Amino acid sequence: MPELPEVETVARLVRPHLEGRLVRGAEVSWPRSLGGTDPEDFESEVRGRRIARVWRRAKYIVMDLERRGRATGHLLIHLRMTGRLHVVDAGEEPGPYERVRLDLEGRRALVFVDVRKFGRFQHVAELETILSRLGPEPLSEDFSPAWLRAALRGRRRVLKPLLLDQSFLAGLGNIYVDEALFRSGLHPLRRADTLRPAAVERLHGEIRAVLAEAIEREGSSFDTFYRTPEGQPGSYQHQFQVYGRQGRECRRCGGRIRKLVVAQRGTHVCLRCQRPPRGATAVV
DNA sequence: AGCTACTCCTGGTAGC
DNA sequence: TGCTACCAGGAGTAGC
Repeated sequence: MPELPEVETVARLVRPHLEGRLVRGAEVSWPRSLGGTDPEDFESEVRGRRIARVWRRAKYIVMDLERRGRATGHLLIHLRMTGRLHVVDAGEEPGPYERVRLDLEGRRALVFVDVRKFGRFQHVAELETILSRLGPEPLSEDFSPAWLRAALRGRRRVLKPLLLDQSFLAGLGNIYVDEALFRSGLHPLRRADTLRPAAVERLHGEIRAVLAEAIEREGSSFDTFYRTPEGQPGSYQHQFQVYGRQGRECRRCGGRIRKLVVAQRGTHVCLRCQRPPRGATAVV
């Protein structure tokens, strides 16, 4: 599912096709994708605007809009489970799952495709309301070992749901949390305030490493959903140590990868490499 | 504070 | 083969 590395890949690949382009109009085939804005209002907010800059914050793709060189709001796109962005020729017929289309100058179009309709393609006047709720970017300097040590101190929460909480740390999802915890040798049910400094250091490093490696491979594509805007799959799924590998051998110790449920999420662990805390149960 | 449950959705698949 | 039931899950929200 699109997490930070996939969203980063999408932003990088659509950027050169979008920055500097004028939006001529919009077609909305699934209004709820707009996140509550009336389609007519949406169109009047984007028509005649230029896409000045395309960037990423957490799992959001942000497009800054301008009119006559002055800032006039933003597109805020969240792919959730199955959202995709494509830049296509204006003449291309909409597929069955197309939800929003922006007509661009130069007979091009930006298309938002989303099978399960969880994604959002919103116009917002102000980014702060939404982005200020997010924790630090894991690949930025704000996310330092010292920050993580302080953030975990006194936290009684269980590690996995804490790392999935976007207001704690922004950008991780189910896959990369499982991978980072495995690489850190930490069980997902460990309580945050039980980690020794060395374990915090390791967790910090592995979160960064797994994200950086996944970006390098243009994200993970293990089903038909996530594709780059060029239609190519990413290749990080081949590097998975635990995610989706239940029943198979741990690449590190040869033990069997188990699947548990933690915080209502499928959770993949090697119980030899990730010692369960006392009282941990729920092995499926 | 921090947990669970529920909601939004639909394609794929397990089970019969 | 053809049907149904269930599963995947990011994030917001409600309720305890």
